[in-house]
Amino acid sequence: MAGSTAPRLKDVAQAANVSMSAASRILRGECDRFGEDTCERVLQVARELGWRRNLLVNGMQTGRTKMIGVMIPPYDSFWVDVLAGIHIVLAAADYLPITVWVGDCQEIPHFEKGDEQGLEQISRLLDRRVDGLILWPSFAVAYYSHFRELVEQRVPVVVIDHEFSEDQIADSIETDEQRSTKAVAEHLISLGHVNIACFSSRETAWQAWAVRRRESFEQVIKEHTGVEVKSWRLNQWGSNGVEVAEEILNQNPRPTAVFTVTDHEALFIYEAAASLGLRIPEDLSVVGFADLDFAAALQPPLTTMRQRPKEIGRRAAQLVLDRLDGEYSDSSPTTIRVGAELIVRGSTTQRI
Amino acid sequence: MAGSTAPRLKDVAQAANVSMSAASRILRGECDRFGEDTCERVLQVARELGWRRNLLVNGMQTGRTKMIGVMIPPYDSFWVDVLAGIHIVLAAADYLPITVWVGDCQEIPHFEKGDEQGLEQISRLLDRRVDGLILWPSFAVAYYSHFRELVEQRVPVVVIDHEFSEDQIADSIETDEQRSTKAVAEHLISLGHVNIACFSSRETAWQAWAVRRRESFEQVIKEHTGVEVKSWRLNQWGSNGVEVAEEILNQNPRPTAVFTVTDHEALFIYEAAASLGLRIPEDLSVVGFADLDFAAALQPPLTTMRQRPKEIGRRAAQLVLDRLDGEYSDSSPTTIRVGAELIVRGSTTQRI
DNA sequence: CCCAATGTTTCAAGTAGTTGAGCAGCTCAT
DNA sequence: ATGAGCTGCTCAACTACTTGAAACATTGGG
Repeated sequence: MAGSTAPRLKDVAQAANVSMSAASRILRGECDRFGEDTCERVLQVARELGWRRNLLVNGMQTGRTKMIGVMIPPYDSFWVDVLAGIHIVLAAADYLPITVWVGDCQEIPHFEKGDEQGLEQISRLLDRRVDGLILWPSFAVAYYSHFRELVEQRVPVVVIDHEFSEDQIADSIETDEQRSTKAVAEHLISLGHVNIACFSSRETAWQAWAVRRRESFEQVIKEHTGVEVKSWRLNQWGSNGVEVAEEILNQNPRPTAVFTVTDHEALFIYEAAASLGLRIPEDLSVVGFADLDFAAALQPPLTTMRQRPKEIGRRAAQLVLDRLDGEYSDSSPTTIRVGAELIVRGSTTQRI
Repeated sequence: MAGSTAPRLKDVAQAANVSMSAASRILRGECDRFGEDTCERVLQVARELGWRRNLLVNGMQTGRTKMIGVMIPPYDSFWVDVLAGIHIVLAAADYLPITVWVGDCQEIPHFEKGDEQGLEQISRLLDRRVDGLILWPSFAVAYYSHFRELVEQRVPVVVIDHEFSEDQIADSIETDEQRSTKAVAEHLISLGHVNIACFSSRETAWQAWAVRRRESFEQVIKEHTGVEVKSWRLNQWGSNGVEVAEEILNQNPRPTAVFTVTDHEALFIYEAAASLGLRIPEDLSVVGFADLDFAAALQPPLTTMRQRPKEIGRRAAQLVLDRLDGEYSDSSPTTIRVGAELIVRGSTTQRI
């Protein structure tokens, strides 16, 4: 038995005493065109030999590999959930997602380390002729020029969290930043806060969502008279979280509420507050964004906007599938905005 | 331009005025067999047309797709790190990992839901002719019988965290449970604890590691006179975490230390302790296992065994690659045991 | 001027399967 | 008797590319 390779259709056909075309047709389900005994025989033999369809060949012939490339690092629970949504929808359609990312996904700066590496990863996907791509902005921006090639070759591309401002050439899906930040702002204002800080992420070119989120928040706040916002952000490498948090909390007068553009930055605020002896929420209200897995377990539990990562993933996958089905193959790129929900927990309270 | 498909080798060959075989050879690097101008011309044309190698065809011809199937859910930071290790090693070897899992990876019972679904996922991988498989026990047990088929077809299989007790037919890689639990036990004993509880996971058929970890811990404790262990475990669905934790803490006499087989169970102990008004570590020492991402952020920070998930992933991937290279193609299956390190944090202290 | 040696390029047969067209052989109505 | 229509099956061309062997062209030596 040693070294036997996978059984081929030829083997099945020979063993069942039919032509390859007959075997092929029967195994693909065209049973009614053949005699009942022939069908039975072929199916039986195929089962015995352990034959299985070869999607490589199918892919070569039809130009459809039933594989979708996904460039998303499982960086935190948000992205893991996005991946879960993608997997569920694609699996149901007999498609296979292939996930790649650059470098070490746990260290943020790494996955922007070199567009070259990212391009290499994309190439590894395209070399295997994936039918479509789902990308996270980190990569999307750098490969903007390559999108044209993909679009021309009718490889659908869906980008998560990064609407192209210029001429949009790929579908995009993102959290509804306007409505979300409005909910955060109104929550804080209703609690009586008038001196609010906004703690943004690094806002690199890859983080268009962070810019949109901060700007949108500032915008909403400015529409309310008597309320002030001041914004901070991480440095380029995201390495000075606690320092920025301490700087925010050392302002005079100290803001009574902080909105952080993700739950990650909220952790820095918690740490800085603890080291400065400030109590949350008595001295300081904190609102995060994302509702990551650790948000509810913090002391106090973090008030945050719950995004819908699984839905984002599901809709991204569905969008790719629809484009492949030619559903609206010629309609121009769309942007889908997914809602979010304010989860009020113990980290926000009335300004005292 | 609309609808143009990916450029084929034929297109390149025609445009460069050479045969397909010439183009093929030049593009695969056999430049020296051809005239310098011809080489230049072919490479130039290929670049202009945007030609890229077609690994589908390569896979068909050589029987090697350079894809490795991975059946691991990104359930928590441990598994995400395992995946990261796998990705890094495989990417470096120009292999592509394809990750699949069953159902909704965030809800534990789900990914044991139906061996049928798991088999379907494996099939989706084998249909695409992956060169090897890396599996997590959850799936491995159910497909034990199918392993033979794979072994016979020389598809290397590496299993993580589940050594087959019977006749071992697949390579296996796991955390060194004996040495790890010994370190935990000695830590607690050195702190003077003599009444220790062990909080295990569900110990279903898929969780051989949990059984080994608990038994190993009990064993080490029993070698010390004057020290007692009693063990608990979650119910079949893992839904009664806090209840079990409260039961443990309501014992009379109450254990002064609890070892939980993963950090997840430690969360239940924290919650139960808070609701019973017990202070950690003054009233109760807690040791977890895994050093998941939230462990250090808990209040107090959790003492835990830091596993080396990235190394586990790396070695699993390397093992598959070595088997494919025929390194020790005929040597019998091995079991690799990876060490772990005790990280002492604030959740353990001297028994008072 | 012819043969050999070398350099450059092509032929053709694979890889594993799919699919439109077509061909036997049979029944049945005309 | 014969053509139509049917069932049951096969032929051959096609997918994109690789590769061992062979062919063509050029140059140098005898």
